[in-house]
Amino acid sequence: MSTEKTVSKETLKRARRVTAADVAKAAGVSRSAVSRAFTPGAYLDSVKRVAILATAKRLGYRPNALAASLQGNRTDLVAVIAGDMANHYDAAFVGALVAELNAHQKWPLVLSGSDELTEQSIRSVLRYPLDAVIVRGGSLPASVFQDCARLSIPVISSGRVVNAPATDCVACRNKDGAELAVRTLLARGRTCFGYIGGPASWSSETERLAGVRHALAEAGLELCALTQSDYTFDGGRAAAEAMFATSDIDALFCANDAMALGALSSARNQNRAVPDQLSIIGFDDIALGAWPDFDLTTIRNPLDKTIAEILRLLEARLKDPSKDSETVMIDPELIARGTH
Amino acid sequence: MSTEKTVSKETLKRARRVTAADVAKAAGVSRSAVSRAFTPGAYLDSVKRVAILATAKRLGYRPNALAASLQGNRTDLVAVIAGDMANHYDAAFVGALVAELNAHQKWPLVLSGSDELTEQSIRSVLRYPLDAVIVRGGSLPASVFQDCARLSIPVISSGRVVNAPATDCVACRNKDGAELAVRTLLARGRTCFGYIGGPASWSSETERLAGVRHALAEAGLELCALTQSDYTFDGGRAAAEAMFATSDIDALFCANDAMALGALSSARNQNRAVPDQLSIIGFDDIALGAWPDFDLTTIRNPLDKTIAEILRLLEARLKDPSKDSETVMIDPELIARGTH
DNA sequence: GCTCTTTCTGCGCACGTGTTCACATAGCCC
DNA sequence: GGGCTATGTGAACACGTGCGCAGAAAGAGC
Repeated sequence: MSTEKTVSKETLKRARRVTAADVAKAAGVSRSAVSRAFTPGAYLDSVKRVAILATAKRLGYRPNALAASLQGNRTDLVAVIAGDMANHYDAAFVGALVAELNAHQKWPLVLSGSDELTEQSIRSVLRYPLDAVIVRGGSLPASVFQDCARLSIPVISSGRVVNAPATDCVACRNKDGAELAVRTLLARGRTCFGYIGGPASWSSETERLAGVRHALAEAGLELCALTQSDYTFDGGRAAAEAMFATSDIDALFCANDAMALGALSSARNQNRAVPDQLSIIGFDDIALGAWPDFDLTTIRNPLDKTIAEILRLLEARLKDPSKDSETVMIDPELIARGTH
Repeated sequence: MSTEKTVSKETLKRARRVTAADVAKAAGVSRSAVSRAFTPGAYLDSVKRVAILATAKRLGYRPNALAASLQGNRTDLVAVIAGDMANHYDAAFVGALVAELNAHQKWPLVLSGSDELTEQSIRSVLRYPLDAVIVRGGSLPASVFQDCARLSIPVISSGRVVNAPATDCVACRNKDGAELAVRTLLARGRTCFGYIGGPASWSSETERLAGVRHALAEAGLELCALTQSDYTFDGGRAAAEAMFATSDIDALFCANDAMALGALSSARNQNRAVPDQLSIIGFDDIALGAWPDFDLTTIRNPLDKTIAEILRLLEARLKDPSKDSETVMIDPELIARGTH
């Protein structure tokens, strides 16, 4: 009984890693010397250092980053709470962010999946001593931010402004972007506006809708049609189809590109001429929209700038963990193509 | 009194994590008791356990997973070497894999970026005691697999069969898939075949090309046109354009969907009727291909099955680290839509 | 010769955790 | 009461690393 228990436990354990002590024994030096060999600038006879490094290479030794971090060093681990990776913009965002973090020698622990699952995952991942947590949009419960604060793990929120200690934010001026889209359509002479939004729980959604309403009100107009969908191509297509059936809009603004492409698909399917009869503008500027088959006019949510700011904020926060929280707003831009 | 002073000094100097010792002091118990409170099944007075857990929650304590792993426990960290996340299939793959790993309480350290950068990143990440490394396609140097073996970190290779110790593989029968595509087109009565492949360094590429050649040879045919491109929409579009200019093909097979969609775009642009005049078949089955605007016939590279196998292999390997290497081949399927 | 600086080296601590070990307390049966 | 089991408890250790400390060796200047 007890032997069985021991055996199963042993197989559960990892195979043992080569340690500095192993290298020291093999090279006939002290363990300290091995440690020094891997520490630039440490006092160590150059001949000895070369010999130790050679032995280390032969044995396949690498300093255990986790053990090193125990002493208070950085772990260089960063949790990335991804949004919905099925969404093209979020996928591109995470891909670019991961590449950029790698370039900065930071290692992203990526979390994805359904909302409840992700929240549970976050709790688990917080057991690791992370250098920071980067959150992408979404609607995370405030308790998560509290937990991070209590563990003194800095948070960088992207796509949503959060007021919490040691929490920096990068967000797009969603209201401005929506107004830009509406004004572009107004200048085109459009008068009957439709809007397909996303889930109302997202803060970006309320901002974009507010921008739409504000710009229209300035022109003495109101929305002709309003639907709430799910940020997907299919959702946008279905929403547009329903909208076309009930109201005769000549301008359609969608809260993201995927829905705009769905709407464009629906319009073509119903032989509504775009842009002659109907203008469509999306939001985000995903790569797909630039394909000649779509040539979608859109409001760019600048991905590169956002990620550059995230990394700047990350470096600044790591340099001075007690610095004041900072919020950076990113200006959207009109990308004029063929659908408006 | 003096302890308070020390604590505040330390928090000023560096944000320190709450430890089990802190909780023990606050709850008036030994550190061992705190540890036991978080260990299911350990002998501990139930009243005491509740009190300790309450104190822990109040202080925001979580056991440090890294310190725990130092004793030989699993880290639950898994490196994921992503391919090119700009590629829709790879992006979907990584997204689904991450979600599935999360559901299994494994935390993926994702690496992405250019090949050289990624290789350098791998070396850095190997300093962490990983439970496993999952590699997605690509052409990684053999030395990386050696390094993993020497660190006794199991490897799971997806999209490419690698012969190395403690390395399991999941791969698509690329040759079968290509033959399936060609035979489908032959059955359609096509005779002049074009093929747009990917980078020749990828093993999947040589397999797919071999399948194309083999199926054509069986029918007494040879390729009419052959180009090598870069797996992107733009690359496929340009390659198709050049191909259309030089040869009069009536069937086009592309090594992935993105290039097939580019080719479809080019065909439409040149008023080549698809599928009446020209058949196009892609490979992968990305979500995009199912959009009614494309309705692309393709060879599915089953993503769900592949990921399910990866997780099965991962669990099996962790259960028995010394088990024999295993290679699982996945059968591709024809997804017949409107372009063939 | 002596002192001072520079370079080099090994010992030992600290990091935060899970677990073992020895010991203590209580409850029970003869 | 004596012997036993079941349960509860704190001290001590091991994990692998970086670094501080003290001491040794080697020059350099007088």
